[in-house]
Amino acid sequence: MNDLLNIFKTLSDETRLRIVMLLHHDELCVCEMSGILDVSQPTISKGLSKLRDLNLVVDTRKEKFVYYRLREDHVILQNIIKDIADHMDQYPKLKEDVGNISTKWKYSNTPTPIDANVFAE
Amino acid sequence: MNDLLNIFKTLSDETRLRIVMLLHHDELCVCEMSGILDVSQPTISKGLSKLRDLNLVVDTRKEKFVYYRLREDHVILQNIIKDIADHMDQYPKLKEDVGNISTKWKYSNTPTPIDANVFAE
DNA sequence: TTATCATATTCCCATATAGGAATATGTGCA
DNA sequence: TGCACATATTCCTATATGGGAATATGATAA
Repeated sequence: MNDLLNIFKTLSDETRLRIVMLLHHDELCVCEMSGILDVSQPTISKGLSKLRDLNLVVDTRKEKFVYYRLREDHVILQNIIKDIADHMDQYPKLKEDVGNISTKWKYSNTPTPIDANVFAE
Repeated sequence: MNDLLNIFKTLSDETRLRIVMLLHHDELCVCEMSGILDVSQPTISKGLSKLRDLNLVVDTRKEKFVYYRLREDHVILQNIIKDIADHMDQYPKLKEDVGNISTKWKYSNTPTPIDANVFAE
């Protein structure tokens, strides 16, 4: 039952929930997530670290960047994520986050450094 | 997004998760849940109180007993619960809890007081 | 090798929270 | 009215945890 409880505990934190929903749409590196969510790098990194400990994400280094993606072998988590995605209209912030993936970052091939986030206001 | 986070926070506590999974199968009163889960009455009551605050359960008084049941109007919660129920084999404790509903209590019509739980060993 | 950048980690603190023990509230019955 | 029982609440404490600031680690490029 602990894996279940851990999944819920993970998703009960706003930052981690937002990370998970981002990763549901794209493989992303730390600096991208930090920029998209407008959350500090250590906070993102710690969130991912917890997700990794629970085997919910996998990371791959590509050059200077470490890309994270969701593992797809936990049925219940997958279903939960899909449920949320299916009801995204109820969660504007999550929806906006996903929108910001392309708006802010995907026009270029390389991740944009955190402190070059000229879009923040 | 807060309702989502609250749902996950609720389910990340073992006692509350067990309560929710019990209520998925039956309408039950506090003393029954206390006996079935072998968890103290205040702990059950506090768990239910939190569930009520979040509008996840409804209570009805019948004589001396207050019966709780799950509300069925939160789609995502419903789906999550159904997912867990569909994978109950992975969660022996939750399965056992549900089994104990009938084994311990349902042979009689009236709830059995907490301290009359002669089945505990 | 050194500078730079991306990421991870550590330290610290404020805050949240679960549950035990005791007690209060509420209900029905004698 | 008073007792017995079911439930709710309060008080308390131990514990967990999220995030900021600073720093360490690791990789790349010049």
